[in-house]
Amino acid sequence: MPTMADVAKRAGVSSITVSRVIANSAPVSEETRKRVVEAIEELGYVPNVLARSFRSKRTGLLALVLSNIINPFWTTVTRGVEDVVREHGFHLILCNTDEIEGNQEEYLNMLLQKQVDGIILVPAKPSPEPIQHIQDQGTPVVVLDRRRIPGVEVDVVRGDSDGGAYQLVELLLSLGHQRIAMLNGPSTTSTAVDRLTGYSRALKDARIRVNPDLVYEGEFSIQSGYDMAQAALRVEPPPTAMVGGNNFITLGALRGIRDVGLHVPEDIALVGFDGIPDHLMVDPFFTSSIQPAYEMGRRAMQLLIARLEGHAPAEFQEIVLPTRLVISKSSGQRINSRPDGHHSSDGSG
Amino acid sequence: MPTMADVAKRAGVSSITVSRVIANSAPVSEETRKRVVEAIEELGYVPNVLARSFRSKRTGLLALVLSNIINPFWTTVTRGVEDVVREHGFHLILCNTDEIEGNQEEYLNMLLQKQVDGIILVPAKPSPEPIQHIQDQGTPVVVLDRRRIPGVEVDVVRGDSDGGAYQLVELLLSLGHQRIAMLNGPSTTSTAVDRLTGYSRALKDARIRVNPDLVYEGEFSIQSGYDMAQAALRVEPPPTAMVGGNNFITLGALRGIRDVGLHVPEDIALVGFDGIPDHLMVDPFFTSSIQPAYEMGRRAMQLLIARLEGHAPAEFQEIVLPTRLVISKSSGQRINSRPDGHHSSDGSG
DNA sequence: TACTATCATGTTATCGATAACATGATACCG
DNA sequence: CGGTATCATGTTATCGATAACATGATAGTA
Repeated sequence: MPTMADVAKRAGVSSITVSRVIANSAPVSEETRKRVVEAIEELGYVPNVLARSFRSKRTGLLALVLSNIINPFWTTVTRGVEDVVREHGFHLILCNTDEIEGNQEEYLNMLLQKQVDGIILVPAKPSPEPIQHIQDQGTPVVVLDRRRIPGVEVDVVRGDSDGGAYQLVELLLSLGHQRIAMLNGPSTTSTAVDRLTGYSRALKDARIRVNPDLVYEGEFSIQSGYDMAQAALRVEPPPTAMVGGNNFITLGALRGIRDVGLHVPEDIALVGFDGIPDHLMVDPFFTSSIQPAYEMGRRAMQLLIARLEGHAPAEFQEIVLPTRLVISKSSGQRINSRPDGHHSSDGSG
Repeated sequence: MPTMADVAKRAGVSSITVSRVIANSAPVSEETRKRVVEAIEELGYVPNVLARSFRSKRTGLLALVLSNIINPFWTTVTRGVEDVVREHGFHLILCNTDEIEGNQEEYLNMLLQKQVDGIILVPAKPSPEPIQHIQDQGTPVVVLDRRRIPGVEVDVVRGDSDGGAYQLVELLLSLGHQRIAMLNGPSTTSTAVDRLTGYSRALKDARIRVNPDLVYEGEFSIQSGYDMAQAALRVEPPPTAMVGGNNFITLGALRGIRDVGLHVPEDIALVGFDGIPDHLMVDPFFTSSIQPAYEMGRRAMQLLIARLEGHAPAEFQEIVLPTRLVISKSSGQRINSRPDGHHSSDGSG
């Protein structure tokens, strides 16, 4: 394996000149550049990235720390992140925390040790420490899918959970539902908090009191959705509609409902967030508020790279992308609990 | 940031002794070890991984090069890979080639430059060059999901595509189908070749001639599945059943069939490979031959790590994991094209 | 007892690039 | 025309660890 010194000797220049040609880090005369390039090609020289990283303290590695790639929402986000990473010649390290703080900490430590150039973090919990820990090392972070924590200066890219929830509940109200259960994720995630806020706001705007018996807090998992749905059905009188706090909760809720012999949407309406990507569905079924997953991934990574290359705005950004209401079967038709009719909302897709 | 030299000074030993304590690369007395560990903790010393990698030529990075993470089959494989990576304290770099040779080459070059410790490769094409290129650098490779190419010595982990296809066709035959179309992926992938082999073998065993008009070759994509299905339906007389070469082809075929006004399974039976993971499905629908995706990922990464740590068997392995036949709606009931009855196969799940 | 194996530790060189600083030459400017 | 800015290039030190080799001490063995 030839080294830079070999190239330098062959081109009749010093190593640093070769370095400058390769990294384009200082002006080099056209004549010299040509000789160096030739020498590189003749020798088949390949730079030693490790040596370079070691000396320059830049690794060309970026990391995406998220909950679980198995969820197609995150899969799509990942692909968006990856495409931008690639466009800029970086590499991506992928980490699944399963939303467990210990895993997250372990991963972050490993990533910082590896001296990754930047991190996109979907925080497991809303504590400032992990973010500050990263920033203390001088590593740029972008928080994805979670609201900014007060007192933490950081870039954020997220979907409009509040607005999305509002739209979903508004739709259910327009279909005549009044007893609407909320099967939510952990209140330690801002997404769950925002979705509850949107839910409550929509009810209040319709002058309906939020019934605490119909608000559940669980995990963002199929099992949890299943359990919460069945618990909600035991309330007297039971809800006529449910909102799942994410796609897995909604999927679990559907099973929970079916397992007690009820049907969606005939017996109960069910809506949620992010659903299952169209291309994976046999038939469109879920009425959902869809976050632009691919775009979220792209935007987050674009922001991160802009930050670490120094051409991002000085102030930290909070980019909130709108959700898209997609109406399908699971929300069902208008029911008769309210005599006067509203128009049903119009959703694309 | 304290360095090893700082720790050494504080513990009253030499740097190399500190290195030995950390890497456990040579015996150190209990007494010395304790002093070193204390010094490390007092100083909050964190090893510089870049310096270590640079000197030792080991990066702790492994790579997974696959076609497209968006496909839930690959998502699940990835999670299996990732879990093993993590258990061993390595990191994973993820690369999507979209099955384009140029992308693959670009990625492999970057990975080799980065001096990853090992690569799991789902080859875009069955050419020996990329694999040999990797091996020439002394980097271990495991080929995933593709058969070994003659003349290339490499570890392989794959599913039993041939057997899976045989089972699917056998099932269709037992349901009375005789005109069975095969909507396959590119014949440059061994998975497609093996699936065609299994398909042909099952037909031959039933003394049915393979009709070339019913065998299609396309891409492993939804669009391609759509197109092939519609082409197959234009054949006179049309097939009564179709086999999709992978999950995306099958999904596309379903749409292609529906868009000409036909129904699955009433008008035509449809089976395929890998389907959509249960947890993403509203209702079980596809009859599929399911490869153990998570397990394939795990096994491949276990083999890779065993190889690079030197405790893998000397001979290159070819691990072939069985598929699981899952019978659901899309294959339909017995039809009447054959008077004599066989029993329908029994499938789990 | 002499000799080899293993242990515990140290010294020195080195991996291959880039940072920091230096130098001479040319161009620009008031 | 002297002085500063920019260009083009070089010299040297250094990043922080580990490889390679060396050394003395102890233990086991023929």
